[in-house]
Amino acid sequence: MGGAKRDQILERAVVLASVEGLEGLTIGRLAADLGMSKSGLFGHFGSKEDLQLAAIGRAAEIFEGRVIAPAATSEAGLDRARALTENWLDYLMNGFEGGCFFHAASLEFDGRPGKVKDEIVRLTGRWYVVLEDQLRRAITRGQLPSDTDATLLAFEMHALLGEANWAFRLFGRSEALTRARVLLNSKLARAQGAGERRSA
Amino acid sequence: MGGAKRDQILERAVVLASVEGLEGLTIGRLAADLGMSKSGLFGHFGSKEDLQLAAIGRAAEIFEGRVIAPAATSEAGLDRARALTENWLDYLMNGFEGGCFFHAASLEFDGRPGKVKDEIVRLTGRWYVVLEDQLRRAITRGQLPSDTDATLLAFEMHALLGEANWAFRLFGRSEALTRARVLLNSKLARAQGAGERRSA
DNA sequence: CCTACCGATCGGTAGG
DNA sequence: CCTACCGATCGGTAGG
Repeated sequence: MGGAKRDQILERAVVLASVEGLEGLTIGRLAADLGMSKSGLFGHFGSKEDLQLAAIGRAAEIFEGRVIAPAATSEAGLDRARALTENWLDYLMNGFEGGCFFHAASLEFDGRPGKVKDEIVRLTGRWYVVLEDQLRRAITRGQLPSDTDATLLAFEMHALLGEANWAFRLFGRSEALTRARVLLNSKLARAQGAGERRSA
Repeated sequence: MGGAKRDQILERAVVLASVEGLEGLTIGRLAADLGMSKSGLFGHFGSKEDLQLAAIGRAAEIFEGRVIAPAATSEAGLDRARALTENWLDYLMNGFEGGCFFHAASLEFDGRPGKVKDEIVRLTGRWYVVLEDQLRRAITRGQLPSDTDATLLAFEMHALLGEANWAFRLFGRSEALTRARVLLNSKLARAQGAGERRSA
């Protein structure tokens, strides 16, 4: 339930949070940034926690629009799994100023129980399942060997994406993205190759 | 340099920072926690930034003592690389309350230029090199195939450790540690197996 | 949406 | 190492 002004606030909030952290995002700073009063901004949300939850919701929409939705044009299974990781690496380069919103937020809030952490856990878990699902479909369709452990493969692939974000943000060199891309491709190609040899 | 009181403060600071973040670590909270006055505590450091830097230094000592030093008893090369990752996973389970200090701190400070970030970059980079060095030695000694890309392998292994920390902290299930262990072992065993076949 | 304000806490200082 | 304090900023409220 919205209003254009609220959306405008959230747009800025997501960027700020990705740079300064979700807790470091302050109402005063955000209001000043948007040229409005603290209480004027505050009226759109009931509390700081609500603002944080709304920012998370907006970040999830962006992630959905940049990573998940575009992959729907690729065929379900191996192709879509590839598209998901490619989209994710693109979104890393051209997404938020502060790198992956959810990666930073999850490490920030893992020690702070509450609604904010719960929401981060829920949304992050969902993304994990989306990726894993496509790997399972790839197995069902014979694009990956039938004895592939989809959970382990998703763990590995997610690990490479996380490492790319971490290294790119910390060391500022885009080599990390290239390395992740190379490893993801060789991993899927090797798994696929094994599948094809077996079914031949 | 030092004093027992200062060490005692830092011991607590490192734990608090691993849970609440290095910026969320406040002088007042830390002082209250230790039953002393803010200014009394502050006297041991010139500024909050100095406190943060000192906490990072202490965290590095702990990391050194728990992960790197014990691996020195393993033979240089593949065995020591294995020991390093095993020690790291142990330290994750039984280390700080808040998971890996450096993983959290690096994602917290990647968007905040300054001395604190520089120090995190320097120490994290050093750990990376320690791991990569042992992989290179393993190649030199013929324990890994001569065409192994040590940089890529270190990237992959570090990715798995990071993912284990992330998933364990966020979802609270220790399966993540098991998964990382399984993948690390199979990765090194496969690389080693290829090396042995080739040299046979 | 604003001004004006609340109590609490921040990093930091004066003075002892 | 303490008490006592500084100005700034925090999340949030009153009242319009």
